Amino acid sequence: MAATILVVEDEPAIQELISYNLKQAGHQALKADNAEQALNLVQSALPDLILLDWMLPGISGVEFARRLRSDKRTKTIPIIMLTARSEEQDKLTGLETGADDYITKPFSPRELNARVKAVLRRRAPQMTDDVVQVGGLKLDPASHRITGNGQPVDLGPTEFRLLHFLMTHPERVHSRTQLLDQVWGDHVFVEERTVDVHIRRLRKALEPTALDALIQTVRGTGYRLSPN
Amino acid sequence: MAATILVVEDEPAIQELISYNLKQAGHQALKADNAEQALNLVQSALPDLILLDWMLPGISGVEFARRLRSDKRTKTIPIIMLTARSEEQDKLTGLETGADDYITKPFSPRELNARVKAVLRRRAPQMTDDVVQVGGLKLDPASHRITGNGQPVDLGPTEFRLLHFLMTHPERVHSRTQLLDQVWGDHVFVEERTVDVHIRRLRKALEPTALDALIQTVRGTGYRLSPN
DNA sequence: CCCTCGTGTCACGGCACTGTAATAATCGTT
DNA sequence: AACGATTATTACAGTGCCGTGACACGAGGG
Repeated sequence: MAATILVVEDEPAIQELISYNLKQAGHQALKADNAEQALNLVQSALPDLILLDWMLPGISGVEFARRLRSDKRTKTIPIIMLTARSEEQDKLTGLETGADDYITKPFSPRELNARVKAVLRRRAPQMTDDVVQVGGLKLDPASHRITGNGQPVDLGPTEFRLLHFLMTHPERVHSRTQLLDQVWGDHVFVEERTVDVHIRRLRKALEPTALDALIQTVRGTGYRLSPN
Repeated sequence: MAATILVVEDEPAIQELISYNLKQAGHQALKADNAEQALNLVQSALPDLILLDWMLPGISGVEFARRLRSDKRTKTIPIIMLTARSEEQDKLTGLETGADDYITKPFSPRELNARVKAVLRRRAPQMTDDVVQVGGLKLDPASHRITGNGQPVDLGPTEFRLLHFLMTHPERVHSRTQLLDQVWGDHVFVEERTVDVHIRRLRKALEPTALDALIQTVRGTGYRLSPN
């Protein structure tokens, strides 16, 4: 868990309710009353997920979602739409604009949490605290522990996040740029070559368990984690 | 267990039944016939949990819940709603106001106790009076006593709560923010680094028993309690 | 009134971590 | 085999995080 979630909702009571529940679930909640305010927030820091009311004063939720989807920087952010029951027929339209899921009001905190978790699991598995296991490697985000073939492995913060991301997206080549975006964050200015160094450090830390072979170099493209 | 529970219910028979059962289960029961009376009680002493009838004369249960949620001092108190079967369709609305759980009348004492226990455990496991034991450490909330490998350990109030929380959530990294929310309360404004100092004091107090090793630092993330 | 205890904040210092550059090694291509 | 391009590896200096001791403040109690 522990994702940053932006709540865009004009009704204060519901907004408060939602952020309260998110906080209880261990997330950090950003709040916005309307689309303009939300856009500003998104400028400065990208949230991991956006809860978006369908009906908003000024720019509507749909329109806001469309804009997010058209901007390269924000197009991959998962969106959950909030809609009133009476607008149920608009569900399809909502999903068409690229929402990942929708919730109809009134909803229970349990449902909210379940859907948030589900979407995060699908779109940003490295944000959840599910235990990940690949090959002989096991990583537990909650306890922040890693074992390779049963032996404990210890990593610095960056290597930890890097490995976590790779393990949640295995069998897939990631360019250095992608890794920088996903592991370092999108507002960071860092040389691409730096990724090499951290890959190196990660491999070195895994050497004692012979699991460094999981991290493969794809020349001209990037890196991949694979049990083969 | 041994929580202080406020029962807000206008029907005397049901109120009596509930408080009797709560007392049987070892809790202390406060009684209120209506929301106004309940608000007064809450002013003087915060209960650990509130059982709230949906239908109340005067201020309704929903409205009362909303007020509790809007006040900083009371927003974290768990609420269980009581509703008649016929009001079942309002469940969602009930949960929307931030209730933690829901019981439909008529209910069995067993169900009541189970839900109360579940909510208390979910919301604040460190609120219960169960003796906690991790590694060679034993903490007894009821007698407010701690022993490390048999030897008594004494702590200040804050260190006690901190240790209690850590022991009830072991094998898990907690950020300074999470610890502040959980141990200090989310209405307090305190520097994050203050957590370090209390961790230090806690470690120092545990040193004589060599159990200070249980409290581990996870650089860049927070602290963890673990028997390893 | 003073003393003690508990608490929160600060400042200093050490050290782990990070990013970069320089150099060595490797790969693919001709 | 040789060359350019790409990646591996190492070293190093700067940075930021954390541990630690000191201190001020306030609440209670003697």
